[in-house]
Amino acid sequence: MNKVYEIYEILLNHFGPQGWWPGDTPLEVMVGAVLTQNTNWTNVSKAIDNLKREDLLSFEKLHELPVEELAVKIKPAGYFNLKAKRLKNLLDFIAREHDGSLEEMFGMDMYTLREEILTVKGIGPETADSILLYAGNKPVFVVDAYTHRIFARHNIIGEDEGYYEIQEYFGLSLPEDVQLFNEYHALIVRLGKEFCKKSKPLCAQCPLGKFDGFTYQPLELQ
DNA sequence: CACCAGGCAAGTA
DNA sequence: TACTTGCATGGT
Repeated sequence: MNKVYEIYEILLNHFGPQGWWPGDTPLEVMVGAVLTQNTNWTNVSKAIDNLKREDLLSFEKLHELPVEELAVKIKPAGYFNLKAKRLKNLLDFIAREHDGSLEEMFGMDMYTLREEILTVKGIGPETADSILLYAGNKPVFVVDAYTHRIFARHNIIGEDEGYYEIQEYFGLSLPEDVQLFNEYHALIVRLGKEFCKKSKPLCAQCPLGKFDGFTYQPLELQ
């Protein structure tokens, strides 16, 4: 009946728990959420290691660090000038509106906080939701490019569905559970990386083949 | 060599 | 409103 939940069970059974989000503190998770925009996690990890090695991964240290110096530290994550500004915008916002306290910030109502975070330049829907879910333990479903691609290819959602439409669909299909949302998004990314790449889908070996026998055909081959 | 990775904002028509 | 482009490193 509920395809969304059935697929979750298949993925969890196939891959096992993914242990997201890698990061020891909410601050580290939040930093990672910005750095991983359009970027492979292995590169983000190098950038975060740089910050850790120099003991810069605290709110005060990061907030005080000039944006030009921050850019140098996060270079391996790519888009480093852009991301340094975005991180700075976010840190300035938290210092200004929440006295530099993530704990205080995450004590807010989830929907109000989401609206606030989205006003920060450089924080879009996916980054905001990743921060809320993985750093703040709030029950928001994170939609990403894989979610869109996988579920559109299985004709569960439309190819032209937007972020909020997809998010609403998942919200209506699943119990509001932080751990479930956490695990499901991580499983979708795992599935996407291994079996549902843009131009190289591996449908024959995909665990969702057991779900509906679906095999994706690129449009030009149909 | 080409292509892509856990996006977003600004510019164009 | 609906595309397109800049941002940039590193893995496959």
